[in-house]
Amino acid sequence: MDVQSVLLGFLMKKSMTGYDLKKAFSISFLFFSGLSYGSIYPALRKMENQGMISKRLEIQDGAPNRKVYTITEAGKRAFLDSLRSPFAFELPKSTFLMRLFFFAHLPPEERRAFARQHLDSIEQLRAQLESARPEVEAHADRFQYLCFQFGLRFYRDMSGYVSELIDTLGVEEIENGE
Amino acid sequence: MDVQSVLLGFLMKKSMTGYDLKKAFSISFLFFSGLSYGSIYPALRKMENQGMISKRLEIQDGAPNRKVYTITEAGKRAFLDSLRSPFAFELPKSTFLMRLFFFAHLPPEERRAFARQHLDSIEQLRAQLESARPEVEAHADRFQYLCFQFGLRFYRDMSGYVSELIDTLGVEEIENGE
DNA sequence: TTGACATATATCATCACGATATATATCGTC
DNA sequence: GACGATATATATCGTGATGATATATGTCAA
Repeated sequence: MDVQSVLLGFLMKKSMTGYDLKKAFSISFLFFSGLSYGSIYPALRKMENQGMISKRLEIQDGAPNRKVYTITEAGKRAFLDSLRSPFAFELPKSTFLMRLFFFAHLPPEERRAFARQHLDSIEQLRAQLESARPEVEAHADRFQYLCFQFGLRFYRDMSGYVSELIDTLGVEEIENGE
Repeated sequence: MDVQSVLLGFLMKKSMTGYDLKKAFSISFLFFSGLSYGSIYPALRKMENQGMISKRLEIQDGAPNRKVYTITEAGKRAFLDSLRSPFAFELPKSTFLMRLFFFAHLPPEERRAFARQHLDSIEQLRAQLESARPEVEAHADRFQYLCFQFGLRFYRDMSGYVSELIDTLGVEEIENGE
């Protein structure tokens, strides 16, 4: 599932502009990483050249003209193919774990401060995600709702890991008489 | 924590070649995403130009010559700075969730097949990680061991999520009389 | 002896990201 | 009414990560 397939997936439902696609993605995957215009517009141009989508120019008064993209039959086939393409589990990457890996180079109080800061950002994102629940319940199909629940659980568990880490860091300092 | 900082982190412990660094990273972060030569060699060249590391050529008989990199005082300062630099939580990205998001376009049996396949790859990675425990226990400091435990928990929880998803998919099919 | 695997370096095309630029409209507020 | 923030909408640019590939040689087992 690359950028192209995701865009096609949204276009399966309705025709949209690049701007609309960015918004749709941000709302649907607010708990996961975003999609920038630097990826969207080049992908749209490429897919148009490949005949997967067609463009309709909507002249607007005052506001910038809209370029509304519609998925073609070839695009639909490409989307379904990519949805069925062999699936490789992707190893996640975590900047926090990279820092933890080198924690020995930091004094104890800085270690704890970092862990607390990390917990704060997780909790903040979790609250943000939780507050989006009504909108998700209103618009998502049952699989999209499952995605949302995945996200919530992920943040809940991450929060748990880091809380325990903070406890561990505290105990080690007491043991060392700090 | 970008590629440069991670490489500096490993070089804090001992001098190494690009090849050694790739191996060290793969072993330490076997549960998280890798680092390719296409990132390592350009980063080493750049850091050498910036005076963060110094190079020593070791002529070898037969085998390719080794370029052994050693961290400089400037490099140590840069590493500690980056370890303390403001920390932004990075949103993870999951190809599996992207597929799940569009599951409505697939027939039920393909949905289940994908979920099972995903569970298999997670379990496989988990087993692989578990089998590395002795080596980790032998070589890692306590923070690096915490990283390892983070990894194990992550895979354990992921496995739980996907197992439940498979159950959910099964129940829905029974409800629909499939 | 043949093929797989380990050592070791390096580059290349592709492409995602984040920042920035350019315009206009709207909406609240001081 | 002026001002600033936010929304609509397109697009490009530099930086840099990824994965594949190229190039050599040595070793070890089938």
